[in-house]
Amino acid sequence: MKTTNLLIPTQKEAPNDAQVISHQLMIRAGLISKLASGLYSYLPMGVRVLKKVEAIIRQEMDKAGAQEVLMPVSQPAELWQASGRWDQYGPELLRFKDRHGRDFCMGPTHEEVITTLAAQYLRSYKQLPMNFYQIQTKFRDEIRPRFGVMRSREFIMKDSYSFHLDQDSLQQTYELMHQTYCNIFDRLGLDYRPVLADSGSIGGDSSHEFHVLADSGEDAICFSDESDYAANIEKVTFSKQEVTCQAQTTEAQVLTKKKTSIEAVADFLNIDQSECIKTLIIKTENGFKALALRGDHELNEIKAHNLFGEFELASDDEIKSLDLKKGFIGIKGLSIDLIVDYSAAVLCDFVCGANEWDHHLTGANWQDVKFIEADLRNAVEGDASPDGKGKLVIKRGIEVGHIFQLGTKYSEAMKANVIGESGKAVTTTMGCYGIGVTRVIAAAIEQNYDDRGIIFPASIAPFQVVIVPINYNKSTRVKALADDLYQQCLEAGIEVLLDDRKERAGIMFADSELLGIPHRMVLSDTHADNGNVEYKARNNADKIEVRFEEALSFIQARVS
RNA sequence: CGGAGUGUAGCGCAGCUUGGUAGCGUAUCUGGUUUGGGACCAGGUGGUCGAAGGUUCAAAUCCUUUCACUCCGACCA
Repeated sequence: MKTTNLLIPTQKEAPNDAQVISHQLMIRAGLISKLASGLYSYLPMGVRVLKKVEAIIRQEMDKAGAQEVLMPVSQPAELWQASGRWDQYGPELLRFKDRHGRDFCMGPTHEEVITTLAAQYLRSYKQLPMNFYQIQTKFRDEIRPRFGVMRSREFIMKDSYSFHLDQDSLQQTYELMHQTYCNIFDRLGLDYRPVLADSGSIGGDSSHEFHVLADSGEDAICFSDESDYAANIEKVTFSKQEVTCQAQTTEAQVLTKKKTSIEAVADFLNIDQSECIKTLIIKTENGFKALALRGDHELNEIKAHNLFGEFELASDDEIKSLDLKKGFIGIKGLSIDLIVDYSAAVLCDFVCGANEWDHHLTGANWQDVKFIEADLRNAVEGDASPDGKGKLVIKRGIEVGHIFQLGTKYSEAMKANVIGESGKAVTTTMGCYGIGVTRVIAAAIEQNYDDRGIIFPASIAPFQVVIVPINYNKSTRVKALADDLYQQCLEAGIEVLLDDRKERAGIMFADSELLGIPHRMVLSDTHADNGNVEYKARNNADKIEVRFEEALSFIQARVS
């Protein structure tokens, strides 16, 4: 294609609401354009990248025996009511009524629809297993869209759903999808890791996330430094520990005026935060509970949710009503249940609130305190790996893929049964597998850029080669050579962009680099004098002169 | 949802305190000079200053309301 036929609105400056590098570069390179918060249009260059990513996903999914379908974006409420998610889902689910007043929603995912299809058409166990996928726009009304297409409200996702007669069959497909995802992310040229994950609101048992490693990632992932253990921080579990210390000091109440945070108390008493115990009060369906954690640890809300069901932190008024003093809540003399994190339960001679205004206890110990132990906290760097090998290292990741074993949650709700070998109806067992297509693009850019712009992995670049002729509109010789090379590339099936604009060299160079096209051929009168063309790779500063006659084969060798 | 901030030309911003007919850079258009790393000169196009209401002889500027966008937070008791 020729540049003058394309809309490539490159910009020198990024809009100042673009925080992360991928967002800035996608705007500056003219890949996307913002319509409203969390809604983006894909411009021609962006669409080319999108299509590349989709093509790789399609090829690998097809290879794995999955079949492509396409389901509606808008879905009737009845389906969601049947699965129970109409009420379960919060405001993230965009709901609306049609002209007859019937309830609909914009699909944030398609379990209900695909399971309805399965219920309609899957009759016999002989048809199983089957794996359906689609590449489709999803809508999630995010609390806070940000980072461009990384967390947008409308986005494109490849989602697939498999149906099985039994768990063994599901396990096989799950493993096949795991491998397929690795193949896809390998081909996309990304540095990624599969990690153990929580299955979240979709429900189900076994689950892995695929994370692209990047400092701007929104998730924390934990790795063992000695084994191949890898898990989302939410999913790292700890077990009960042995008490190894002995109480040595005597308990004392000290004045800690206005020191209401762990940090302030630790500073004030000149001790480490890990020597403190903090007490949180939560409100559950079964009343208020007190949770005790080590000062330097954080509550893991998913673990708490699993233990207590729906809960929220108690409000100031609720704390007051329990006769507790916010900022000075301790573990002694509580009138409500106390649940203590495993790692807090093994502390000796610690500091905690005194349950009196402006006072904390020092040298406190657990004797005489009634409590239950549980795993309540998030992992921190340096924790022992749960598999017993090595210590945990924490890195940031962008979640680009997620695979789940759903079990029968949806197939039961939507009555997706088949007749089994015995002639009786069997509820199918399901798996589900997603890839954030648009997020993959942002993640790829987060991992591949320099101060001049994007450095696209070859597999997803909008073009493989850009031809930059200098003085295309003045030098008939340069024009003839450029057109010739362009034709040769086209005939050879190479995706080539000819920059035929009447621009100065600097602008064309800058734009081609901003766009991240992997290979560049420069044609100029000076090179033509020697019968040469200049080649430069986007990811390498060296320029190479190539004989014009050999230019095509030179490029072919590099793009293949 | 809570807190903070910002809305002025496609993009980046100034002007607002102290009201007086709207500006800079960049982009864009025309002409010319340039031509291997975002050129230079000259001329031009483009904004109901987010919206509504109010105060005033006069509002981008002051007041009220509202909308949008962005950031931080929504475990540290």
